[in-house]
Amino acid sequence: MLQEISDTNFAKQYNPQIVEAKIYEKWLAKNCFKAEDVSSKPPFAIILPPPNVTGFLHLGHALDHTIQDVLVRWKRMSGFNTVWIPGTDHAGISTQSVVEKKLAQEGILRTELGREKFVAKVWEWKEQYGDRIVNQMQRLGNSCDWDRLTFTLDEGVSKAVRKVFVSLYEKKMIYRGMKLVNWSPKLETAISDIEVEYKDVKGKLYHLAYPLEDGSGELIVATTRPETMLGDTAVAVHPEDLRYQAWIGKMLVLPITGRKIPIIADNYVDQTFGSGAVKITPAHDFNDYEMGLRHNLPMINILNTNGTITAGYGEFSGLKSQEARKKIVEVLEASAVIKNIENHAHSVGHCSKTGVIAEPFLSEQWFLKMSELASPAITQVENGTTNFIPENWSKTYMHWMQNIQDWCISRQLWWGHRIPVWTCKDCTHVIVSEIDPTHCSKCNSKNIIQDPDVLDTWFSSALWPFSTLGWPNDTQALKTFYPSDVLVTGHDIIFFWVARMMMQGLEFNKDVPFKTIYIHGLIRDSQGRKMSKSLGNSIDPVEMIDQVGADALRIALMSQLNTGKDLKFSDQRLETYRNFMNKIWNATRFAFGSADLDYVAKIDFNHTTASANLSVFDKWIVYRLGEVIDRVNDCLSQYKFSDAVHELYAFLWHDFCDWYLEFSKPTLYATEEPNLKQTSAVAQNNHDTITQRQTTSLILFQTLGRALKLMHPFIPFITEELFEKLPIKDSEMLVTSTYPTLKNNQDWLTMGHQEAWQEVELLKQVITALRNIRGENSIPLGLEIAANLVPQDKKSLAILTQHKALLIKFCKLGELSFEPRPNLAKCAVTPLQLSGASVNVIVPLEGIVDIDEEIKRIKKAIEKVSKDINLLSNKLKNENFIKNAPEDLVEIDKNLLKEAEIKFRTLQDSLNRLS
RNA sequence: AGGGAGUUAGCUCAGUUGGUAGAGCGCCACCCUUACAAGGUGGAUGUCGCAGGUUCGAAUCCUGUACUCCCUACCA
Repeated sequence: MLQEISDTNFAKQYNPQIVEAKIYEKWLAKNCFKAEDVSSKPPFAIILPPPNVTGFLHLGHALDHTIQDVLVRWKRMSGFNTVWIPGTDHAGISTQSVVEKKLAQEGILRTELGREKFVAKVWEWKEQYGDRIVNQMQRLGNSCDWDRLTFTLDEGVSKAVRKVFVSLYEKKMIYRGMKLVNWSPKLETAISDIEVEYKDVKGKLYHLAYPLEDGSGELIVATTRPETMLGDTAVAVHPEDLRYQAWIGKMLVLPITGRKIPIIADNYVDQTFGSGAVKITPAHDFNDYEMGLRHNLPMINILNTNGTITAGYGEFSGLKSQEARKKIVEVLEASAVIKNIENHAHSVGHCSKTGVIAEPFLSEQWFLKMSELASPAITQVENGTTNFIPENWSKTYMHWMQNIQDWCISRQLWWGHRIPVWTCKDCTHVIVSEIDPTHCSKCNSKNIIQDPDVLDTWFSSALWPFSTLGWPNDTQALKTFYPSDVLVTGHDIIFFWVARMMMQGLEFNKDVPFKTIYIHGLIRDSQGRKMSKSLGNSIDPVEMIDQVGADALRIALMSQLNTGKDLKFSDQRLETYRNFMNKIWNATRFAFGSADLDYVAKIDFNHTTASANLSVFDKWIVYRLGEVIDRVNDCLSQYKFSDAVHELYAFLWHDFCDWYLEFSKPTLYATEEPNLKQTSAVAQNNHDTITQRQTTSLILFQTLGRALKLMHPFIPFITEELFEKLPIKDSEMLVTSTYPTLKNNQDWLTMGHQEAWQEVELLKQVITALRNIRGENSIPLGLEIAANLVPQDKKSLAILTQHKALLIKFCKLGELSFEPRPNLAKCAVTPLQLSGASVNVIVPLEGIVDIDEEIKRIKKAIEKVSKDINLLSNKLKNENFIKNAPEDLVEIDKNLLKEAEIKFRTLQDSLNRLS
């Protein structure tokens, strides 16, 4: 009985909206993502790079998370005790600046609120928005073990942070020092290099004249930041610059301040730039700072923490640097110190959180010595304990590790891990402790105060691979899941995060934190630009999920992911895979509508049908599925995600839907019309028809079930939904069922045969040839044509004869014969050659169509085959080719030539008859 | 400036150890054929950036070169 398929569960179009939420609930309810700390299964662990707790998911996260989820789901189904640990980051500077801005809008200043109240406000903010990003991750389908959700300010993680800090401090690897750092005058904190954004700015180049102390002349220096002259402590020239040989060592008088500064010589100076003399401000420029250290120059800080000029500079004091610049230029112009002003474009670092110009600022900070930590981390990558995929990124990693600088770990923020250092007000004793001290350990005074700074966010991130597993406690989770298997992240944070995790993992757990580092590209827009809020080209993945569903988004992303290169996102691709979801949906819908469900429901998912009862199409699709199972597992184990997607797409759409379902239709529809003429060739009597229908129904669902399993890691929602509906399966839930492999499908796959593949291939080609003749000659589908198929070998004849009814139906034939005909005039001819088999496809055109189109078609075919003949015969004439090429290749080419020549003659004959 | 990567169909990209160039989208034509028009069938499209070299044979290996992009640094 043909089933009614207007069931609302099987709408004509797949609607992810009603499916996805329901399925995710079910996964959670059944604890499908839960990992065991103790298990007999081998472990597989991935730690999620924690996104900003109050942030939004962006498309980059969607890519990053989908890769992890694909791996996790694949491994979970492959029998591993799989854990994917989710977490969120407090994102110190980011979150603090957002909340600060928000409060400012309400007229509340952070500084007025005070530390304690402000931090409380941030916690409120976190409580309000903390769930949002988790919800977004769930919309995407992330199969994380949510019971293990960790926040970087959780008690356990905080304990880990303290322990690490104290330990490194005691090893004298953490020290306090006065250095030049990037500074945000708005946030009044040191910021990391990653938080500095360089932008091209149209500025001016000011040429200033500094007079010599002895009055014998003046030296012109060029600067883009004239206000920094207040802090100049030297002017430098190149030691080999002939113009200035006599000047080196002399003293200049700094205008305005009247301070005396020396002329020094340094190789850093570019003789060709400006006047070849450069003013040196060690406290406000990184190069000048280095030079200052080299020449032992005084470092004069002229800025307050908020970026204004310090006291003692008269009318300039208290001005912001831009205002100070204006004022100083006025003064210098009036006194003719400025000789010239020209336009000058240069790039200027800005604070990425607030947009203000970042100032190099001399301040006292905490630093972590890196060289000792770096060396084992270098070794472990060199010897392959941890390897990068793609391998190339190890170069980037090495380059940074080998040139590593000490890390400024302190931030003048309130939101974050407070530095566990206290100073005794009475005896200046410094206490560094894991637990908050109540009194000075030296003088017992209770008058102790904690360092006001917090740690750089990346400090806690660096501990993530083990702090999430309970370290410093000696937990079972740590034993089972450390080191984790794969770290998945973008190449933009190899330095800031990956390298630091490597170092801390090795330092505190004596083992690498992960065995494989999979680096993916960054997502760009369709024009190749970075996605950013300011460009307005960033895409909210949740918006896309609303439109096309999470599955379509996930598989679209994965289809584009191959080499670790950056990828351009296009919504065309999204549509392609939205359609693909619909195709899968409808293929299943067809199966339900056409197969013998009552029969299928009684049979086992792994039941193997005897070969005699299988149609060649059944054998063929099983054979193809075997190939796909093998390739997809292979692709996944090599992180070739796009290859896996293309393999699955081609199988499901082209093999399964385009051919297998179409081939199966006559059989599946057979009981509906038992007297249908076509079925008589397939089955001799009604009994056989029913048996064949049952068998095909079974293979249909067995194949579909396995295909759903194979696709599940990429498109978890729709596959779970459809799997749930299947009349047969080997597991209640797809997510926790077994991923197909050649091994676990060994018996079932014996139903497939290579010969079946060849047979079906022949039929496909004959059908395609007939369709081509029809199409190219514009023969309408309503017009039945006569076809004469002339096989050149017995095997082909047998195959074609057996499938006569099917060929008639597929190609809308009025008549089909297999005997060669004497009169071939006015016929369309297509000679087919494929591995041993050979068939001439002939369609009489007399009285049906104008033969001009056919002449065109044949000429085109002749042209093509002539090219082949030329190429092959030239190749085979070449003695060196015969001599050097492998024998089998020469043999293949000889056969190809033979076939091409036969083809050519047949086509030429037919052309002669036509014209 | 140093390091890395790319250049293949109109677009986005595949192309494993050298052996007659592939996919998806788009395009053209014809079809509402009882799973799907988010569909079906057929078709067109490439001097593989350029120039050399190695080889019987190069998109693939080597050298040079042009252009693009990314990272780090710098831009007085």
